[in-house]
Amino acid sequence: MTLLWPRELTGDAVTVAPRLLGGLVVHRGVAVRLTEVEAYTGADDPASHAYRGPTARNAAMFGGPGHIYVYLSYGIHRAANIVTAPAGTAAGVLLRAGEVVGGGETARSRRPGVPDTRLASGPGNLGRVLGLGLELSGHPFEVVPRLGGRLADAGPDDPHLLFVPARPAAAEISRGPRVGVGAAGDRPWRFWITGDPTVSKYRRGGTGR
DNA sequence: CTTCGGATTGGCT
DNA sequence: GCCAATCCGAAGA
Repeated sequence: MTLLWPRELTGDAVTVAPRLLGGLVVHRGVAVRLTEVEAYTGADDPASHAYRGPTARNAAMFGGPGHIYVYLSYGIHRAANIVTAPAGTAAGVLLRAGEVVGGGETARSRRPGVPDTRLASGPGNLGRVLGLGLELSGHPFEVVPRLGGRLADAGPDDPHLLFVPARPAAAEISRGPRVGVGAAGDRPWRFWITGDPTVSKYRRGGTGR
């Protein structure tokens, strides 16, 4: 069963970001429960890839809510956003960290020697564990109410992109400045599950303030 | 065309 | 705390 992209996960990225926490992202045989996310908007956000308008690279950010935007970070890592803005406008939520809750064997094979709590800690690591590729950018998430047997059926090569929404308790959510961004780095648009061991280590950006 | 540096990470001082 | 890895968009000559 597939649902429409939820209304409460559509619109302003700063509002939507904390609501994504606890949700499951599933791809290529691995399921990750989101524990840390970061909001990016468009023309008003100097740190956003969409700041200067649409380009070939960021086109997916303008593709409408429930789509994925994957980009190459530092020439090495693949990082993913969930797009929240209506088609034609840009806003997205960067998936910064999560807990591997399914497909552990596959996840560990993609990051050998890494402790379980660190498997998807950081946007690049999360992308690696899920086996994300740039060709995925612009594709829609399939929303399913429960994971059910979907993961068991899926092998490490299953290209389906699934999202299972959750209902995080507001009391368990912390908020702070974004990680590693220069411009507008002080905007408190990073959200994480308080005390969760899979949350990435904070690093200050270069030219913030 | 050339140069600069980033929504990162892991390793080393 | 510092730095290299490695690609590409943006900006400058």
